[in-house]
Amino acid sequence: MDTKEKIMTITQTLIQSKGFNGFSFADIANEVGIRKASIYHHFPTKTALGIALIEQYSSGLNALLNNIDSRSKTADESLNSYVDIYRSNLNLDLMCLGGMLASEAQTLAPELNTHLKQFFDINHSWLTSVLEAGESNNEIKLNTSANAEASLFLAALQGALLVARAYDTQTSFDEAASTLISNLLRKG
Amino acid sequence: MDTKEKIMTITQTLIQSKGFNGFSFADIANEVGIRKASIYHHFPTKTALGIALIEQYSSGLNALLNNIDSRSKTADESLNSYVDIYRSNLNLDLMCLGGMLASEAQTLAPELNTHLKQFFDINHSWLTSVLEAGESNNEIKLNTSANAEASLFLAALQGALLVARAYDTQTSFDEAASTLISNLLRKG
DNA sequence: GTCTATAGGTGGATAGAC
DNA sequence: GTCTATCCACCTATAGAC
Repeated sequence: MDTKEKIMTITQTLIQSKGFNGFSFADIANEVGIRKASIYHHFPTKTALGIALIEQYSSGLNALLNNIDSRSKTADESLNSYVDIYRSNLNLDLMCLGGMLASEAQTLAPELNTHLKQFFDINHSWLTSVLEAGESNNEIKLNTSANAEASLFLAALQGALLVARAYDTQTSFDEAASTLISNLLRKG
Repeated sequence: MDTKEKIMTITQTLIQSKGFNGFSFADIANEVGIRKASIYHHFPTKTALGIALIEQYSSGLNALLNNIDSRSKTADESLNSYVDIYRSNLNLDLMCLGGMLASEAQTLAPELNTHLKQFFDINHSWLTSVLEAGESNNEIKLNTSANAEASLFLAALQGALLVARAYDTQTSFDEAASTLISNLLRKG
């Protein structure tokens, strides 16, 4: 892994744990093992680094979602795999990168917010199509619309990661996630 | 309103819009119309100011919830009134104070986190009892448990405020909130 | 590509006059 | 209770040597 990748990896963890306004280039430098000034060779500003990260994060998400699509046979499987993406953050005591940046949106550069919106659109449109497919199958019962249930699904998981930070346990995340899925699946 | 109250009001808005790490005493001073140093007469540290605010916020929430309890005849009414608390933040482009601080939890003083946990406990236990009462009435259908559905309800609304920051509209919040309630109410 | 050094500004916090 | 003045640590970012 070259220096640029190291900087991105470390910074992503810093943002997901402390927020964009909660870390400095000194933190990155310490963990990468270089000096602050060297970071500017790879990224001209802190904002540019943030943008590179949310772009990479969105690309990674697209890859994960495509993988789920090719692997899963049912909406149940797809939704559970989607929940697992959040759970892998929870296991590392991290927020979603998008969720953390969203909380700080009013302090971020406009260009970062544009990428942030795109990140949430990826999540929302994927969830919508999974829910629509599940409804066609009679696998899923939608009380409102696929769009609205997708908004709930996204909000609930982002919120579950958020609330989990106030507690020591994963209980409330697990409760929220399993109820969320249980409310969608058409019962026997 | 005396100076101390002004400081608290302004600071609460600053935290709910920009986060605890997204504003400084200079911002408070500018908006209150005093000098930075004067703030220290009322609050010894930034952390102490944050603690005073989350305590006041929790007290205010308790008052709101008691009011809902005395006014509402159905779980449907209670849950919609609870959603309205979040919606009044949304209308001002604000996060919940607790939600915003939760996102920054790993950068906050331990004492602040203790109060934060208490804030979420107030929300969760009130929701649990409303859901239990609604289930006894046959007004509500719980797919998992009252505790788990309360975790989902809380996470979903916190997350809906979070995600709303990435968008210009209130659509996704409204969709999430109405689906959340619709999934609980026993149909016809 | 990384370094030292530093600019120029802001952070939270304090001392002491009024 | 508010002020001026200040401390010192830290911030993002730049200049220029190696």
